[in-house]
Amino acid sequence: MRYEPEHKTRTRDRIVRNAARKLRAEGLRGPGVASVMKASGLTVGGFYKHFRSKDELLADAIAEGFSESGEKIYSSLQNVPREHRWKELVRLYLSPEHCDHPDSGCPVAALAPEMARAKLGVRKRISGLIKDRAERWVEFMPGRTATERQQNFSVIFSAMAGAVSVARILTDPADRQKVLADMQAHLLRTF
Amino acid sequence: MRYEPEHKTRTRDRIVRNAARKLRAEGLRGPGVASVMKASGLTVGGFYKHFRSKDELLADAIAEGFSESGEKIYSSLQNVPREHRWKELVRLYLSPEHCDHPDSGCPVAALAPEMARAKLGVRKRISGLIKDRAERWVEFMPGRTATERQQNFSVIFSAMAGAVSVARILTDPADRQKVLADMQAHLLRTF
DNA sequence: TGTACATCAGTGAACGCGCGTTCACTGATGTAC
DNA sequence: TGTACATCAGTGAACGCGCGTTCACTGATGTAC
Repeated sequence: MRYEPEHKTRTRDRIVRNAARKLRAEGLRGPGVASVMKASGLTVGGFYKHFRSKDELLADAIAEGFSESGEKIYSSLQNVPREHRWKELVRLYLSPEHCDHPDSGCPVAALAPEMARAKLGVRKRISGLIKDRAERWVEFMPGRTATERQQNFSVIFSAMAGAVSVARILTDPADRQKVLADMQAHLLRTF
Repeated sequence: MRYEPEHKTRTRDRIVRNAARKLRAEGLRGPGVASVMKASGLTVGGFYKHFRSKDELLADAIAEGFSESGEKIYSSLQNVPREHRWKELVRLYLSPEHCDHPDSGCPVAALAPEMARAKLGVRKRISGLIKDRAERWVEFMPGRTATERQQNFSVIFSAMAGAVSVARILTDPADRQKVLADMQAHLLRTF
C-alpha cells in the first residue's frame, strides 16, 4: 500500500492526539505505547516509524494537550467583552465540567507533579509551554500595568490548577463542588 | 532470631516512613516494593509479612506523609501568636525550601493528580486525611465566622498547593521563585 | 537439666506479566529499462 | 507495453527488564515434657 503524501503526518497527529487524551486521563506513566497505538487503529510495531522514543511522544502529546485545551477555552472567550474575559476564564476553568473531564482539560491540573519529575528535556519544553500560555493570556488578565497583569496571571492560573487538582481527589461530589466554588468566589471577589 | 515484642511494629513503621519519602520524591508509581525494602535495610521477600498488598503500603505511606509534614509545620507555628499563625503557615508552605524538597513536604502538592487516579479505597482514605487537615487548621485561619475560616482554608490550601506544583515544573529558578512570591503576596494581601 | 518441637521475622529465588524497543517481513504502489 | 526492482507505512513476534507477588527455607529463641 502506498499512501497520499500527507498520510504519515495525519497518522502521527492522530497518535499524538490520542496520547494527549490518555496521558491526562491516566497519568504520564499510565498509557503504554501499545495502548496508544491500538487507540489509533494501529499496532505497536509501527510506533518507531513515527517517534524516536516514547519520550518524544510524551513531549509532543503534552504540547498537544496545552494547545487543545487552550484553544477550547480561547474560542469560548471570543464572544465575551474583553474586560470580562478573565472572569469567564475563571468560571470555565473552575467548572464541574472541567473538573470531571481531566482528559480534555488543562494538562497542568492533570499532570503537574508528574511533569515536575519528568526528564530535564521534557521539563524544559513544558516550562516553555507554560510561558507561552502566560504570554497568550496576560492580555485579558485584571490589573492596571503589564507587570500586575502578569503577576495576576501567575496567581490566578496556579490557584485554579490547585483547586481543580484538590477537588479531583475528593470522593464526595459536594466537597469537590465546594472547593471549586470557594476558589471561584475568592478570585472573582479579590481581583 | 527472636525479637522484642515491638520489633515488628518498629520495622513496619520504618518501611512506611521510607515509602512516604520515596512516594513524594518519585510519585505514586515510582518506588517499587524492592526499593522501599532495600531503603529499610530489608529484602523483598519480607514485605508481605507486614502488608497485605502494595496498595496497603501506599495508603499508609500517604497518611504518614500527611502526618509528618503536618506535624513539621504545626510545630513551627507553636511560638507564633495565634492571629499571625496563618501568615507564617503561608510563608512556610510557599518557601523555596518546601518547593525544593517534595519528599518531606505536603503530599497534596507532590501527588494530587496521582491521588485523584488512585483506587477508590485509597482515594476515600485520602479524602478523609484532607478533611482532617482542614479541621486541624481552620482554627487559625483568617475569617470572622467558622464558615468563613473554613472557606478560607479551602482557598488558601489549594492555591498554595497549586503554586508549589506549578513552581516545581519550571526549570528556571527565578521563575519558580516568582510563582511562589506572587502567590504569597496575593494571599497575605487579600485575607 | 536436657531434648524435641513450635514460632515467626526475614531471605532469596522464582512466577507470570506488561513494558519499551527491535526486527524481519508484507504488500501496494511508483520507477527504471 | 511489460517486467524487475525500490520504497515505505504498517505488522506481529520476539528481546530483556523490572514489577508485584509467592513460596520453601533459615535460624535464633521460647515452650513442652
